[in-house]
Amino acid sequence: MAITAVKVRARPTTQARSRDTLDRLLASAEEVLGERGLEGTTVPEIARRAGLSVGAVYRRFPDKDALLRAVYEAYFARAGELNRASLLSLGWSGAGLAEGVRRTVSTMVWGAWEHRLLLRALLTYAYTHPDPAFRREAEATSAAALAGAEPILLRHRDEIPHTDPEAAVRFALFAAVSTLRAAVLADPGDLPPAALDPDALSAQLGSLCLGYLGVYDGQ
Amino acid sequence: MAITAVKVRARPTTQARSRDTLDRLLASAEEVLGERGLEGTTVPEIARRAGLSVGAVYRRFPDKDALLRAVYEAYFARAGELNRASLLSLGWSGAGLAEGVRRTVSTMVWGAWEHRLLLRALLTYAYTHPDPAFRREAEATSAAALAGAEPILLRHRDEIPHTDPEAAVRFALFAAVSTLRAAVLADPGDLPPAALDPDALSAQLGSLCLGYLGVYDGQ
DNA sequence: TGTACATCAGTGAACGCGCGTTCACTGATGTAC
DNA sequence: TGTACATCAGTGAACGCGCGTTCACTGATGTAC
Repeated sequence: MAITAVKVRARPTTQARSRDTLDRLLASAEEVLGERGLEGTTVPEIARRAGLSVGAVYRRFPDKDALLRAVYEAYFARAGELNRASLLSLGWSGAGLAEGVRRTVSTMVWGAWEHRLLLRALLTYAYTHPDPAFRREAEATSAAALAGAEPILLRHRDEIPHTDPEAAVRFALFAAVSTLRAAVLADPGDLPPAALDPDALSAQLGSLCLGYLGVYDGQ
Repeated sequence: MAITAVKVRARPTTQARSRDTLDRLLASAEEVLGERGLEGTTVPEIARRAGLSVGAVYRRFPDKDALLRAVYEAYFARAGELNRASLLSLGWSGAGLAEGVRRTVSTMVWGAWEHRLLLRALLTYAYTHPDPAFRREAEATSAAALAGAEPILLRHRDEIPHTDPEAAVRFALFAAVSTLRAAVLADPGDLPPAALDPDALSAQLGSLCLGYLGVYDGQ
């Protein structure tokens, strides 16, 4: 899962214990990001939680940024895996477009909700990253986590009245993800009630996509 | 416009030239935010562009955060003003729901597009702010910029098949704003083509809202 | 199996950079008589 | 209208804090014969 993504930037491991250390560092960074947000995530704190010294971090990663990238990539790799699994089971059943959309959306929403605070920190990390190349890369990474949905939904292109089903499905998913992200990023103060709990949000996002695709289901 | 919002936190001005200074500081901070993003916005740089020394900034504002808040509030006050003006002109015409939604969305999109980079910096500022109270406040401020739209759209509640028109209009606007924000926050690399230029985006967001509300217009 | 050596893993105090903030000071504006 | 004084506006060098990063070192693991 995360391994390939991490390999790219983390130093190669030769001993078994360094593999442990790497895992502990990633887990610790996730924890800190989720609890203290991006601003509160410092190298000393990550090291402390992993039960390591600061220097050990720099033996595994060239710098703090590389560590956070590894966390980012690992997270979205896992999220993509879950989405794919959920869609696979759907792919072979005889479900129609509406069912497919609702299931896709629901998987996304529940996944996001479960790691709400971590996701929030990762999104702000990507959005505020000084390197535009990484921002684009990060966008691609998170988009890839959803990529599986398009072709599966497009099997039902004949149910989509919209004149350009491919573009329509892409945009519908984009809108759903964007709305979900906004709900994750915002504090719950001023959200519409439908965005406050995952069940309601799933239902509304499902209707949003379907309505846009031209399938109004009178909800 | 900005004046009331700024008064809250900026020191009261007694001389005319300090009023100038205040304006120059706000304008300069906007510029820097738009050009260098949140991370690149430092007090020395803001002062330099305003043709002032660092100390002068601290005569007007208790700290950097207060200055950025003032910029944030001023921006959304202006945006709200524009939206209201655009809707007012609409309010008295005989336009229907579809026209109202499309006009509302289009105003939002064009406003956001014009100040794309500044808006991006302000959103990341709000999202990453350490104080949760301010994050909620900021959300309310930006929501207020749209608040005018709801009652005007609800004049056409009889055209909305959705069972709860109030909630539906709120959620539709939330989804549209969220999608717009995502388009503003992301680098243009991996956006759907419909999110790349304001005209196309307006059209799609209009359809998105209308479809959700139960008015599919076969686009 | 044991020993010697090389390499890897991890420590933690110290460094340095950048940036927000301060403060003693000069100059400008307003006010009272 | 002019003068003396008080307050406000602005300067810019210096400070300090926090955090990312380094580095000389100790200890652990693997390898060759």
